[in-house]
Amino acid sequence: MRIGELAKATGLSASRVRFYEKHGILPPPERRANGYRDYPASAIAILQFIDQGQALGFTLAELRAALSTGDEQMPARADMIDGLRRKQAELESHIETAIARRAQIIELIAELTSCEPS
Amino acid sequence: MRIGELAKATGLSASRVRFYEKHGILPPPERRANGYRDYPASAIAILQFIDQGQALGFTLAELRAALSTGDEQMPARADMIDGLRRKQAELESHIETAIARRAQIIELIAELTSCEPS
DNA sequence: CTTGACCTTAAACCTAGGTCGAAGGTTTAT
DNA sequence: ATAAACCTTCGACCTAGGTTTAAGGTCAAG
Repeated sequence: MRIGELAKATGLSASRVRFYEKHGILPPPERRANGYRDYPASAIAILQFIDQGQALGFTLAELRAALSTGDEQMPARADMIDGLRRKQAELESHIETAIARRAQIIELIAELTSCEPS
Repeated sequence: MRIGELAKATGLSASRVRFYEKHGILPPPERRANGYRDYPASAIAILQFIDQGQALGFTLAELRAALSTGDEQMPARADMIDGLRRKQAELESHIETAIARRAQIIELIAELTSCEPS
């Protein structure tokens, strides 16, 4: 599978795929005689994992760590669970902060709309 | 008031204050004979407004717009309210997304901790 | 009179997560 | 045979919101 096909299969851009490889997140694939990258089908799953991880708020550094500590193909379970718990805690506080901000904004709107309507 | 005093009074760094001025968010102050910036006391309130705005999730571009449309000193009320409503809507969807992510993470943790505990 | 704390500027650097372009090689279709 | 659509690398660029550094001017105290 060439990089363009992989890109289409995952919905990522080819440059993103190269970027992940350059930064040690996606393992470098075999090369064809002409120098083209030749991906195994499993690359799709890895990229989907990365993309989902990003959507869940993991940084690329975290994803690299998760993917590199795996014995074979899958990231080590214990490390994943640790990472997930940390992320959960982060999200909890993030949500709280956002809710507090919303309350502040609502309050500000109320102040501005109620008093001294010039 | 020199920039260092203003920085101390607001808790911001002097470089941040210069940065805001350079980017058209904080109006440039008078200069003393020696070239030092000389701030009026009102600069404190403006910087606090900016800092709070940042904490509420406004970008500097939004804050610049809000501060520049003001007739005299205070940002125009209508623009502020519009901005606040947009921010509120953004925050609502942001909070929803974060909550959905948390649910996904919790589910993932459950999957990983329950099945095939190698 | 000199030391140290303060101020000035412009430009370079930083993180994160990429995108874009140049310059060139390859493959496929017509 | 030639054009379109791939692929390669490398380095520059982008956003956002700043910090750091270099090179220098100023001010108050001892």
